[in-house]
Amino acid sequence: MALADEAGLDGLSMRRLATELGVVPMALYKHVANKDELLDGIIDAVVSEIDLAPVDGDWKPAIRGRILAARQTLLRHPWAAGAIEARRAPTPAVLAYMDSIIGLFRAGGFGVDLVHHVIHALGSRVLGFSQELFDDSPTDPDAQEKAAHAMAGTYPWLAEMALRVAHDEKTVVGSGCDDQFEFEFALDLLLDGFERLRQAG
Amino acid sequence: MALADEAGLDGLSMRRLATELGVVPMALYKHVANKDELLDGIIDAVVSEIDLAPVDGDWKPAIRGRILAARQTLLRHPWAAGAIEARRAPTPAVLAYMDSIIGLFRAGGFGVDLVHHVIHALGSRVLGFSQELFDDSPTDPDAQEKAAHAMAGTYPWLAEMALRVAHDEKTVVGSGCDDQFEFEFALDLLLDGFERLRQAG
DNA sequence: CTCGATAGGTGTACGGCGTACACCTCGACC
DNA sequence: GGTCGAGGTGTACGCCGTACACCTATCGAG
Repeated sequence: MALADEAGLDGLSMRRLATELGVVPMALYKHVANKDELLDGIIDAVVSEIDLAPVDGDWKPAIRGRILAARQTLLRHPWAAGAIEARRAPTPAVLAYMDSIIGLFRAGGFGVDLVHHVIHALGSRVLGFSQELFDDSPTDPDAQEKAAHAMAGTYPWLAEMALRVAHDEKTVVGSGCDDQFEFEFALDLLLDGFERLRQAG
Repeated sequence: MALADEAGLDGLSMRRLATELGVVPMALYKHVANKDELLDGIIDAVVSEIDLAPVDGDWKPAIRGRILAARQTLLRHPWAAGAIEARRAPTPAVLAYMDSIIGLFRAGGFGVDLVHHVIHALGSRVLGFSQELFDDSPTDPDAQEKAAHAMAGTYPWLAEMALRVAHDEKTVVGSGCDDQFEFEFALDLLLDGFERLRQAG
């Protein structure tokens, strides 16, 4: 039912999805009340793919692993992050996922209040995506370098950073603006902070 | 020009904005190429409101202050955060803001690479909004408590947390799910982490 | 074997959107 | 006075989500 999402990316829908299924648009409404419900459905389908198998051991690697697993799942469906952001009410699968994360924190000795703040601090990162302000799209480093030089006058610091990134990408592959690295960097920074708060009580 | 945004919230646009201005829709296209450009315009107008006056002293309070100032500005225009999220290319005012933040970090003794990672770690928080997964809309605590009890079976940990929040809201006002508190909590956690990394070199 | 209910597909239509294209109006300037 | 360009107008196209009425195939009860 909600598995035909892979073929068509989001942004195109309902009528489009209908023809994709060789059916008239209105036929879809025999299965879902409206488009939002359909989106909820496919979001749930994706989120349910995340492995929630119980783990034991330290809370930190457990949570780190689960969040990175969520990230892997969401990266397989690039449209999913955007779709989840847009929703205002969480779907059951998302609730189940959140519950499992909270459970891991609680089992790790975190108090209820601390978990609450910690979840807020993670924000959407808990689901494995971090909502970059602008996508550092994979343009070639040379073009990036040109652009950086161009804005060196107006935005000196930004240009300095952009130049460094472009340079890194040219010399050693993957050391530049590696989304996965940045994600883990931020995640570990937060987890370490949480650990200190936990110890402080 | 781009100041008529206050009256009409986003989600309603172009034709709607045109009638709001007592003009035919197509007239707008004499001033902007398309809707995206118009959105860029009003985003820039809002972001430009953020105070970028130079500050001196420690990097941490300086950056903290600037980010919280950005938050205040964006909170005045609730639609702005969503609009910025949706954009993929940064507008000039956003670039200028980012440049100022990066400048503060650099002046505070952060290396180029570290600043790069740190900016990623802040993500959209650098602009003062944190993209909650679902909006804990201001429903009254009693209803929230009922809902929490209802899902205690399916999502025990989530329910536990929800109950605590509902309880806090009933006893001491504002101590429950205070967005501003949560934002500063996460921000300080990150800033403290940055400080440790800076000292470690 | 008929009959009625029901699940699911169909066709038409409405109101809204962004915007391409051709046209008109009016003031400024030579 | 004639030209020109900035800015407003009107019509039209193709998209979207979906309300409503209709049709058809299936299946269990009588």
